[in-house]
Amino acid sequence: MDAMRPSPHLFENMHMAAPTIICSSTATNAMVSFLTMNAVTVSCSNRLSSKHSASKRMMPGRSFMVAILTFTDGIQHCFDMFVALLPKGLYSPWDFSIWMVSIKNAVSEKMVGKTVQVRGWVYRTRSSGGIAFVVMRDSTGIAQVTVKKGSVPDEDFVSATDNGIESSAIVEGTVAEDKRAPGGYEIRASRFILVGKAEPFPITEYQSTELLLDLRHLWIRSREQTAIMRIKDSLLRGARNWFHENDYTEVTPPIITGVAAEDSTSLFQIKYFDRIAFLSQSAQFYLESLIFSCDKVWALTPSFRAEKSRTPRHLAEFWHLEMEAAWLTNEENMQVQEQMVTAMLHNVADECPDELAMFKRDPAALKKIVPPFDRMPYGEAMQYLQGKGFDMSWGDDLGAVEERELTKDRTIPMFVVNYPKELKPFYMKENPDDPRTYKNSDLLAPEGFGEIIGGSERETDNELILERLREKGEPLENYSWYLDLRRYGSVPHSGFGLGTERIVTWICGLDHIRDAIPFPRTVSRVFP
RNA sequence: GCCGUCGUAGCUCAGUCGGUAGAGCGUCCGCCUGUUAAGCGGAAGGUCAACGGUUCGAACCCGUUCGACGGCGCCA
Repeated sequence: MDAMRPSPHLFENMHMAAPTIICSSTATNAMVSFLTMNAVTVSCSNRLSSKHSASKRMMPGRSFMVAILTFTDGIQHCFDMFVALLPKGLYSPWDFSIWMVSIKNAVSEKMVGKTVQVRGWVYRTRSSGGIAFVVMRDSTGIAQVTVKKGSVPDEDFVSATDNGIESSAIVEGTVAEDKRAPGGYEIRASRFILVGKAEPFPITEYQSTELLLDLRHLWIRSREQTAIMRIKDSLLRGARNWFHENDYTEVTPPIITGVAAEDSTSLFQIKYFDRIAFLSQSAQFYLESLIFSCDKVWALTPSFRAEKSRTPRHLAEFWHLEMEAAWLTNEENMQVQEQMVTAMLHNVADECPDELAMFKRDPAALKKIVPPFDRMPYGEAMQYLQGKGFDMSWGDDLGAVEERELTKDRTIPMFVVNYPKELKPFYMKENPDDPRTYKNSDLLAPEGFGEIIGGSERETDNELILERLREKGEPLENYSWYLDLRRYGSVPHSGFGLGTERIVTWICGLDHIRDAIPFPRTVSRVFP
């Protein structure tokens, strides 16, 4: 059984207590219970190690990838029991005689000369009679696996040469430094076990937008799409952490609703039992209700817009990050926005330098984005654009072209504040310094990108709200509960909504917002 | 809602003046023990988006429909 015991010096630079057992598996409830009962500490050895505490990821039923299990005592006994708990049929005894590592960890200096096992998918295959070069990928990276005839069982050599792109496989081999290998390291295989042989993969090196959208469920395996998802994950964690640290309560507003938050935007209608309801286009009204108990709230929910938009900035379904707080002025609202956005950007700069590099985005440059952001009144923006030759006057909206002009030479986001009332929805608070305008702001991302946040102080005077609703011909009964909020202990309050996919699109420099979400919903796309 | 572009092999595309279908990649078969989007030899693979019209003859010209993509507006 000594062969099954990992050599203790392998992870010596990872500050792990010896003895350790390394395995890769999917955690089952039984396994997690076992680990807990035996006071086993668990750490992840892949890229998650520095960013996530293993305890958070080891909740019952959650999966984990590569774990280092440090048993407090009785290692062999624990190991045997642990193996007995593993899902049947997935593991053969030799699975545990070598080091199961992520591909990124496998092809590295510290593993040279070590025998490793990696699991992943075939990225590319080249074979030449007696030798095959199989580039494998997993969630952490890619590595060339060299498979020589005679160095592996015959059936393994067949597997290495006769598979398709995206076949899944388990590879065992020795890590070697080799200048001829992409990246400088390769795995010289002693086993190559095909787990799931892939049919000819429909995505080849020539790809059209249309094909990639039709095969979205397969295209999201690409390295670029994977990096985008990681960046989105990191940006959202940055926001969530910021809200938590600043005493905001995360709340869960409804998705099905009976009222339009912004009259101008069309809603998706759904059949709701024996009547009609709508998919929410904003949680704002519900968040406004919740500030009376929670004071400062935020939510991340899908929002739906039935506009037949055909632009690189719009989705029919997007993830809306919204915040609302009592006693908050619009100036304070903007301070929240610039601090939260900064937290998002700094978090992704810390967590995702490799992913950002794929999009030529410099983490150090993101770190230079700090509050305060410029605040430019609408009137001033108008004058600036007129000076640039734009033929427009007071009351004209800032469209994509105008926002591009305002931000193209900037590296830090900017606010445009106090828009004319006719351009914005009824619930905003009148600006006492210029009653033609509201106390509102749009946050424009730099580099010509444009709007990522819209926010405002909210109107608290029901008479003014009713007047505006009547002007727009809105059925007042839809707003009865919203008006109630002003009847029982109304307070000044403000909030905003951020388009999650918009900030991802900006940070990654994407051509189109649909790549900022795994399964984009647009006017022409609901499949896959 | 408005403006524009495009539908030819599994994929990316070419197809001249209207004369009956081409390439590369992929796939399949064979060769090759250091490939880097490997290479070499061979093979299979098409209702030219659909429908209608003009013509002796249509992938090509005309019309309609469908689908997709690009831009504007709406917004986040």
